[in-house]
Amino acid sequence: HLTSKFMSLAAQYNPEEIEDKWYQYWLDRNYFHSEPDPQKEPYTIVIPPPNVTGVLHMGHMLNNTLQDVLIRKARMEGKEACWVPGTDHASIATEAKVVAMLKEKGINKRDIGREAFLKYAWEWREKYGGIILEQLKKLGASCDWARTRFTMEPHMSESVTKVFVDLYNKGHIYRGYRMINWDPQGRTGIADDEVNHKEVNSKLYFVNYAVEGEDSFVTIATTRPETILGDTAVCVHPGDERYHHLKGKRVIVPLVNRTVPVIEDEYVSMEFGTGCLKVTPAHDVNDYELGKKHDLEIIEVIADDGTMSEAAQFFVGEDRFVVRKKMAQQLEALGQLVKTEDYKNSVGFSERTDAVIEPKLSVQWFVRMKELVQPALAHVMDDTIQLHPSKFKNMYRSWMENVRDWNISRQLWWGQRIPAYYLPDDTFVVAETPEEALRLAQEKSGNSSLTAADLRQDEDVLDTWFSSGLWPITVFDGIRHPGNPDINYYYPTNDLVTAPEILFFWVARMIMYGYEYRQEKPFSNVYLTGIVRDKQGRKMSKSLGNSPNPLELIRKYGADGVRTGMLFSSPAGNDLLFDIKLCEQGRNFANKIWNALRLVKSWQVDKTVDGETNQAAIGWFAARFNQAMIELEDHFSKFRISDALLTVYKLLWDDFCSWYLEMVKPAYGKGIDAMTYEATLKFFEKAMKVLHPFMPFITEEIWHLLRERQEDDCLIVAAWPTADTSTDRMEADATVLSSGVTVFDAITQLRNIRNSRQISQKQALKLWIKTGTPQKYHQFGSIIRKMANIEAVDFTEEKVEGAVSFIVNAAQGQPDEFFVPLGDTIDVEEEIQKLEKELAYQQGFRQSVDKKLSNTRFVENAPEAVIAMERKKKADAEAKIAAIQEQLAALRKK
RNA sequence: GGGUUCUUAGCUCAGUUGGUUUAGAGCACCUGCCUUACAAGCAGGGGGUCGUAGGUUCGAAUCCUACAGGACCCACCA
Repeated sequence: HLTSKFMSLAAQYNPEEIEDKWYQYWLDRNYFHSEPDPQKEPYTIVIPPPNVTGVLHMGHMLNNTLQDVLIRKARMEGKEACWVPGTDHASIATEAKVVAMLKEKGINKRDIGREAFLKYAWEWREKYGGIILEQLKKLGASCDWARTRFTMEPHMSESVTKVFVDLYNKGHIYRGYRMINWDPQGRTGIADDEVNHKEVNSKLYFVNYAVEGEDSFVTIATTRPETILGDTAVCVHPGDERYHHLKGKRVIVPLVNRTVPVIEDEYVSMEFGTGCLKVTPAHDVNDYELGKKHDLEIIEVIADDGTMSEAAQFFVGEDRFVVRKKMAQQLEALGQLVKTEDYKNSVGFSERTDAVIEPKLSVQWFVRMKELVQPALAHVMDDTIQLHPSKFKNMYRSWMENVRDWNISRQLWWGQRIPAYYLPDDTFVVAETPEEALRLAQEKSGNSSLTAADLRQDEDVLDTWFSSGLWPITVFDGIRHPGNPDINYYYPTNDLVTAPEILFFWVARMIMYGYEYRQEKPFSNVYLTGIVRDKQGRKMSKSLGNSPNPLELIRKYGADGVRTGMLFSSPAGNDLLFDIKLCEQGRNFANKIWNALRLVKSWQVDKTVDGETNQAAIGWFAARFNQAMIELEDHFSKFRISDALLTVYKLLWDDFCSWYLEMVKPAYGKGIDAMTYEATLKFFEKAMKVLHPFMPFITEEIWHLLRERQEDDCLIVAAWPTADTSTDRMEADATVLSSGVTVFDAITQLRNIRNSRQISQKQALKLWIKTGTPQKYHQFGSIIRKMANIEAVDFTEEKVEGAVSFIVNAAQGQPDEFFVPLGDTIDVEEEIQKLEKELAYQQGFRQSVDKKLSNTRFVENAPEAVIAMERKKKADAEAKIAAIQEQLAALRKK
């Protein structure tokens, strides 16, 4: 009979075909697409564009679920919701992948040249570049796919070039000779954040340098003897008395026999090594600074590929690490190596090639940041742009206040090529197009016969962040066409969801560009997610193999299950310790709702049934729902998405399923009255609305199963329920809910009596209530009967002898006493023990309140309301104590 | 080394300007249930002296100081 009753709905929810069906339906009906509509308020999110080489990992899952929740809610609120998707060309990451791919084919990047390499790179991008976006669809991401962008598509590149030229013309971009992190294997400069520092076992070499014109030595300590060949000074601390005699003297660099000055600088630590430092300005950041300060000569002894250069004079063309050993041998042979010590130090490695980074002087392009960054600092500090959680404000500020010039050139091929063109005389012009460059070059040189062939474009490409920082503007083509309808309508965007580790690289730069090119913030809120870790707290990584395959998870638990699983425990800024059990919980939740649907759909409306007794339940749930809405909106307004989900979860599971449905559920074989049925459908629909942003698929499915609907009546675009926050409503809700609490407390205690005495669920009990206000049970009496399986509720003015009794907390007035006659089944000793425990608690509580109230300073200083509250607490406790004592006395008589 | 931040139940976290809290939630746990929506379930229950030590206050998880431990950011390690 079950099958007929519960139609064709399976007892267990199966997400697989349902999810694909609805995603396609939404796509077909174009619900994700947005066009500017002046009648509607825009709500915009731009996706943090994943690397074009990327495949979906757990971090993306969390990040994009959050964005989808926000965008779906906005869409239902009637806003013109636009979520712009896309991918980032990610120059160094992609280039590394393509290089690796070619290497497998036995092809070397340098052998085939720039053009051929880029052809491979584009092919690679065509083939794999869309994968990650396809994967997002499985998650339910409601992106406006028609607006999908790629940071290197023509108009985006054009915009980037335009910005470069503009910043250059405004004097914000310059070429500079700077020390950078050089990757000798990839033969490129890399950013500080692409350098991994690792502790390594190395050696500290103590080397004697002869003092010029004297028969004495000074000993220095170094971990890199190969750089001795490039030394141009020796430095001591000005306060170091051991070396005062060296003041103004010169020393002789071993092997090369160059005489170099002894300089003094407080930078040198007297404690380290011998307190005497050799200075190689060309191959160490600090030495370079010293060199600048003391006007030292710079000798580059290590070439781009990590071998010794001509300037080194010795070991030319040999690798720096080979030379390190050979130098030590040579010095030893010369008798200038005093000793070596084992030593641990941290060495920088290239994130991509794992080669040891060589600090190297190089001509690079830089953006002057100090001035550009000012509005970006100010408007985060004054909350024009809010960071969630706000603790990141401090981090942001310290970075922005100490911002250094930004090296934007990379010695790579895959990326936005720098639009600088060199003339034959090595001067250069900066221009948006080669034609413009030629014109400028002719003008500059005064040589009108100059041709395009005479110009040589800069070989370098721009740092990826230079272009991705423009993302919120360029996706709407706001650089080339600053007045176009899209940018005017959608910009500034609303919320940005991203990871804290790119707060500076990306977020700060978007803000900077936003004020520079739109005179306006790029977004109002930045929600910073945490890192997804495994349950032991380890970062998920390929090498550890501790990262689940997201698509596999979706297949197994449903996108809805995985989405909620991820959101259950991930407050903003906190790492998510991912456990598969979270997905199970999400899946179970979906199943719970599914079964609520099966229950409601099984009901038959019977016009002869009177729904009067359900009025209380309906009124109670309506009040409960409204309060949950208020809570929900509060959570959303503060970006507490996990809490928002939990509010909906509890509303549905506890309030709707465990209480409401059980209260109105007709007895087996009975019909339900039309009023209750309709009210229940309405509640269910409303609940599906607030759940939809979190679980889009199952809610849409249920939406269509609850009632017959028009084709365009989809939940994804249904109106978001509003919370009624009027004073009248709040007061009314409070009254309804507090009487509800009383009744639920009574039911729980009755169930407890049953449970603790092993009385079967099926055995109906009798109940007597001693109360001064029996009318308050008129509404809820039948509910108590139903929920606790009570056969009859009667009122009494006297105690009922031989019954188990308990006190029900009264919302107002005296507490009521409930009696359940159980005959022989009462264990008097046990009852006494229970009551004594309760008594002790109440007495302790009263005592703590008493202590406050008898403290004259409390009574004098505390606000009226607080004192009144304490007095009420005391009165309530005393009433309960009295009642318990009476019960105890009665029991002890036995 | 400099800075920021955190430490509340077994786990993950709430706890808004100090006072409706001898502290709440979800999960986990324990007990009993195949009760006619759901065992991916139902009902009930136990569990924390709020990192430690002081201080301010009538009153501290909440404010201050020190200490211990963790996290993150920045810089550096000749």
